[in-house]
This record gives sequence, structure tokens and C-alpha cells, in this order.
Amino acid sequence: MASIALGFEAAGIQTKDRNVKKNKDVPAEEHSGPLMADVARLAGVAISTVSRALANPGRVNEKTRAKISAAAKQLGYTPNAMARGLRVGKSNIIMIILPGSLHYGASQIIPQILQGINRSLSQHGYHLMIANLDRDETSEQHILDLAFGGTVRGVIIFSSQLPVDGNRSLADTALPIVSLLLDMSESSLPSVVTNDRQAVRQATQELIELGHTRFLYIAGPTGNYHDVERYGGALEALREAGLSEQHVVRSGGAHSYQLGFRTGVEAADDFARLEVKPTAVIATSDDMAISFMSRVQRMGWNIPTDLSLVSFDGSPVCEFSTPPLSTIEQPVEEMGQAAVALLIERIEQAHIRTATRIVVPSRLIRRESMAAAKPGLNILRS
Amino acid sequence: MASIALGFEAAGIQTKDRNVKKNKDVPAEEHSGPLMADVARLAGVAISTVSRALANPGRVNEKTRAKISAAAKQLGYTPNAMARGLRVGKSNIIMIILPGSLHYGASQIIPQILQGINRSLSQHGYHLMIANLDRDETSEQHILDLAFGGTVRGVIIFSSQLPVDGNRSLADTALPIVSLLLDMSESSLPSVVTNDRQAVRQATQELIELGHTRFLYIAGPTGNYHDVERYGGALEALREAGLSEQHVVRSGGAHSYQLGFRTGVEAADDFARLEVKPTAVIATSDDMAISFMSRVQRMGWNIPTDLSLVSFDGSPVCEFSTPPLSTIEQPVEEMGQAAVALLIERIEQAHIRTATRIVVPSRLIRRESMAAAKPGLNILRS
DNA sequence: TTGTACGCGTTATCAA
DNA sequence: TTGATAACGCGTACAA
Repeated sequence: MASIALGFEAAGIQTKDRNVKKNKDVPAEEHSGPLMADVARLAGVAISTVSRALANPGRVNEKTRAKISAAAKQLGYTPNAMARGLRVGKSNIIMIILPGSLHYGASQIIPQILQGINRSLSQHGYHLMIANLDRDETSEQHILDLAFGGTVRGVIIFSSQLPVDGNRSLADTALPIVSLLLDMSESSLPSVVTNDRQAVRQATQELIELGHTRFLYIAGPTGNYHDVERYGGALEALREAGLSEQHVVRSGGAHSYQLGFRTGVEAADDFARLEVKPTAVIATSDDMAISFMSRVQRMGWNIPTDLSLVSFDGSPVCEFSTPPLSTIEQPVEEMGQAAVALLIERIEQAHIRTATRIVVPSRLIRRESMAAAKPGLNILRS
Repeated sequence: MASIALGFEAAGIQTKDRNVKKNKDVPAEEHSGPLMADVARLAGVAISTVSRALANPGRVNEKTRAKISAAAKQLGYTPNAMARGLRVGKSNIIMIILPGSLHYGASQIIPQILQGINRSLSQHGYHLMIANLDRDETSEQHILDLAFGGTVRGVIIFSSQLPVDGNRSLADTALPIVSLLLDMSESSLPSVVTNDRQAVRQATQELIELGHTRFLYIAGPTGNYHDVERYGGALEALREAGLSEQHVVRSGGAHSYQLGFRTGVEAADDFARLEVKPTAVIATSDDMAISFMSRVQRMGWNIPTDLSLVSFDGSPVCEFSTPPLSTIEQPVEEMGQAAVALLIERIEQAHIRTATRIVVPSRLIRRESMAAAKPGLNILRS
């Protein structure tokens, strides 16, 4: 016991002498921290006992366990993750694949997602590695190296494409994969999504209740999952109200969501050119709504008097535009948590193979940008 | 050669039989991809030759190299990163430590930083792992486990505190560490920063040239590095112009940058209470400026007629506020690249030990929120 | 309950 | 230029 109270060096433990006794084939001395063998020596037990004491504290005598953990603490021992990983054939690193360009303007979904996911993962003892899926070959190779090289234990994918390179495809991995925000459950990937369609439908319904009958829809990239869902939701609401598809004008569709500001600016120009002006605008991202509003206000229109506006994302900044913007807030934190839960379930119970879809509902935040339609205008158009 | 043209299974290579011949102590069959031994067998060479061919292609006969890489490709072989890492005592994972709460409102610095860093790292063959430094013990432990457990090879820190837990402190690591955005070069950490001080000084100078002599400064958390620098810059400009410290009123200081919107709202209230109104406002984040502007506009002040406004961060959304906001854009991408360059230099040439400081200049984007001071008011106050 | 011995998949040394 | 072999640090089946 006395020796345990002593310092690392003072205890006569020569950590370094493991490099002396076999003076051949010594790799670069990078890590060089105390080893399990050092802990064992200091505690006066075998290495395997140390291993057990640290991993299965129950399967070792309480007294020796205490001795060992004291020794470990004294030495500042940290187990080598790669050695453990190699031995058990697992790692505790989760990879999240992000779309190439992260620049989402006002929206904070990416950092929020990372935050939420990382927090959940930490609680379960996992770490988060990020990978960017640019559309070049190198980045796909990197991702596949990570997946097939045993570095990562599971994947959260936040992008539509599964990376492929030569023979290798992420789809062929034995690794658990969960799709986030994008519903890929039909490709048998468990997915965590929000109810884009229903949220837009509800927002449209509210606009209709406010007397609006002519809409401008500012679209995301044509064919994109989110855009299809959101536009579909708007159309559903129109149909329910007995309004034909003629009552909505589409703008946008040419740019990715990353170029939302530009899309909004162009939509404002489209709006200016319309002979029959809509009285309500549904933008599929806050960026679009913000730049659109900025431009149409400059052109002389008043929001919400002339034009109501609602958008998607729930960016905090929407509260401070003039007027404050109504927006559909995505439950980013919860989605991240759900994705992690799904993933960990698959990791720890490998037999689960059925595709799952978890829907975490979005929430409309009503602000001043939504108001009753100008009576005159709508009567004119009906 | 014929066999190389065959498929993996068809070539008679029984990958699995390595589990048969020694039927004891078989770890969980997680990875189970082709091994270097499989490649060697298919190519008809020794394992060590495969290793060389893949790592040092120069030191092996071109003909065998081709044979080996063909076999590797055919099998879809990916080297096991943990085995390699264990052997060479290095990993190729870089950890970035982010502050606990990432929610920065309109600013996009975090995703931009991650993007820039990840891109640079990928080019050098490294991967990025993120760690959140919440102020709880667990997150510090996680970070230290990563650092001392050999998982990571270097650290980029984007937070003021170095994690500590018991005996262990990140400061004691042999790992290369680079500080980003925060100047920690005096604590002998190489740092990549921007010229906060000078950028604010320049912006203040421009305001003075526009005739402004009374300022409201909306502060970040009191004592924070960025705030000290930025406020210092403002004061320097005042002094140069022969204006005393009396000419600037401070607001804020109570909240972190994450609560920038709130800080701005409170600053608007402070502004309303002031008997002598400043004619120019310097906000230390875009969030503060945005919410401040929203509130004072609602109170009836006009920007920029009554009040000029400039802020810090360069959020894209500033272009679309009404009026468009002048803001100091931080060169986030370049800073990330510089940090990576610094880090990799330290990794690959371990002897470098002098602290370095790289300053990447910020750039003022002038927009309509900055205009000439109302002549009357300033004459009144001079 | 503890110790011995072996192997995880790779790289590096040495000899051929 | 290539092949046999010994580590890297840890976990685990088995014997004690």
C-alpha cells in the first residue's frame, strides 16, 4: 500500500524500460504514456487482472480492484483505444456524413444537429467523426476507408447519396446506418425525419383560413425529397379547400438550399413580374424568405399587409426580422437524439434488420408575417 | 494471372477459414472484410510484401506491385486502421474541441470552420473528430481519453479552457495542439486568430470620419478575449481622434455570445434610457446588431438616419436585413486552413516547439447601416 | 478469484 | 527485391 502512495517515478516503476529490454523493432515513441503493464506492476497483479478490473469491475475482488484503480489513477493511466479496438474488433466512433457544402445561411440546423448527436453519443460512450461528402472521388474514398477499415462503428448519413468507389459501396457495409432528415426507409435504411408535408399543409391551411387563395411557392432544388414533400403538403391543403393547382405559382427550383438567399432574390423578381399577384408566400427555407422579403419590401410591398409569408427551418433570426417571420421549426435536437438511439440499438442488437422510420413533428411558429389577406384583392381574383 | 481475374470466392480464397483453423478465442466477427493475408494469398506473395507494396510502392518490384494492387482491388481490400495505428503508434484523426453550446444565432462560423478544417485535413489524409467541451466532468474525461488513449494525433482547440481531470490535463499531452480564434500563444499554444482589435479600430475610424462622436458599444461577455480586443480597438480609434473614453457607452457584458440576440434586445432598452443618444453603434456580434436594430426601429428610430450600426461576424444574412448591415467578416475558411497547416507541421516535424501566432485579417463589409451622422445632433453634443 | 498464453491485423526488422 | 517473424497494447479462454 505504501508504494501506491508514492509518485509514478518514485515508486520505482520504470515505464521506459519496456523499450530497453527489447531494443529492436521499436516504433516511433509517440504515445509513451503508462501501459496496463505499468499499472499491473504498481498494483502487484497480472496484466489480465488489471484488464478485468477496468472492464468488468464486478468480476474481481473488491480489494484488488481498489488497489488497481488507485494505481491506474496514480499513473494517470488511459487505455489505448486502438489496441482495445483491434482486440475486440469494434471501435466506438460514429461517423456522420454531411453534404458537401454546409453553408446554410441563417439556418442553424447543421451545428444543432451535430450538437444534439454528439451529446447523445457521448452519453453512450461513443465519439463523433465528421465526413464531408463532396462530389469528388477522394472524399468518397475517405469515407469508405473509414467504413471498411474498421475505424467507425456506425454511420449517420445526412445526404442523399451513399458513397461508392470501385467495388466498394457503403451500402455493402455490415455497419449500422441511419439516415437523418431524408426518408430513405424505402431503401431499407432506418430514417429519422420530420413531417415536412404535414407541416406545410398546416401552414397553408392557416393561410387559407386567413383568406388567402393565391400563393407563391418558393421551391428548393427540383426533385429534392424535402421539396417534393413540402410542395405536396401545400397542394393537399389547396385541394382540401377546393382550390385548384392554378392557385399556386412556383418559383425557384434551380438552386440548392445552400443558395437560398439567391433563390429568394430571384423569387422576388418573379413576383414582380406576375400580373396576378399572390397574397401569400410559402418559402421552403428561411434564407429564401429573408432575402425575398428584403427585396419585395424594397420594391414597395408591405408585409404582411400586401403579402403574408411563412417559411421553413425555424432560424432564430426570424424573430428579429421586420416584421418577424413565421417559420416552421424543425426539432433538430430531438431528431439527432432519435437517430442516435436508432443507431445504438442496431449496434448493440445486431439482429434488428427491419427498416424503421421515426417522424419527429415540426412546429409552426406564428409571427407577424402571417396576416389576413387584403379583402379587395381576393374578391377580385376569385 | 488467371486467378486474379476471378472473383473473390471463385478464386478459392476462403477468407473465413482463418476463423476455423484456430477455433478458440475468436472475437466478435464484426469487421470480417478481406485481410492483407487474403490479398497476399491471391497475389501469391508474402504478407509483408503486400504491406510494402501498399505503403511504400517504390520499394517493391513494379510487376509484383501491380499484381498486388490488382488483387487488393479485386477483393475490395481496405487496410484496418486500428491495426496499423496500433503498430505504428499513430492515428490519423484530429480532434477539434468546440465550446459547449454551439448555438450562435445568425453567424455561421462553426459550420464554416468545420468545413474549412475538414477539407484541409482530408487533403492531408487526416480525419476530423469533434468533441464538445461542456462544463461537465464527463465531457472533459471523454476528451482526455481521446487524447491520452492514442485515438487522436493532434488537437485544434476552439475554446478557452484546456480540459483537466484528476492527474490528467490536456496541457501535458505530447500531442500537437493549435488554438483557433483565441490567442493562446502566451500559454505557448500556437494560435490562429483574426485581428479583432484592428478591425474594430478601422470600423470605428470610418464612423468617426462619417462625423460620429458618440458611440454605443454592445459588449460580449466581460473579460472575454474577443471583447477585450474589440473594445480596445474602439478605444484606440477614439483616442486617435482626440475623443475621450466618455464618448462611448458600454452595454451588454452579461451574456455569452450564444445569447447575442438577447444582448441586443437589452442594449436597445439601454439605448432608449440614455439621455444623450449615441449616433453610432458598434455591436460585437451580428446577432446583437440584428436584434438591437429590430427593437430600436420598432421604437421609432431610423437606421442609418438616426443611428449608424456596424457589427462583427460577417453573417450572410446581414445583406438582407433592412437596411443591410455593415459587418466585419471573419476569414473563417482561411483560418481553418492555417490552423491545419500549423498542426500538420507540428505533427510531421516534432521538433518545432516555438509558439506561433498567425493573424488572418478580417474585412469590413460596408453596407447601408453605416452613414453620415446627423449634423445637428453632433453639434449639439460636441 | 487470479495468472498464463495467445491472437486481433498490421508494420518493421532482419536475413535470404 | 522478397519472406519469415516479432512486436504494437489489450482482452479473453483456460488453467491454476
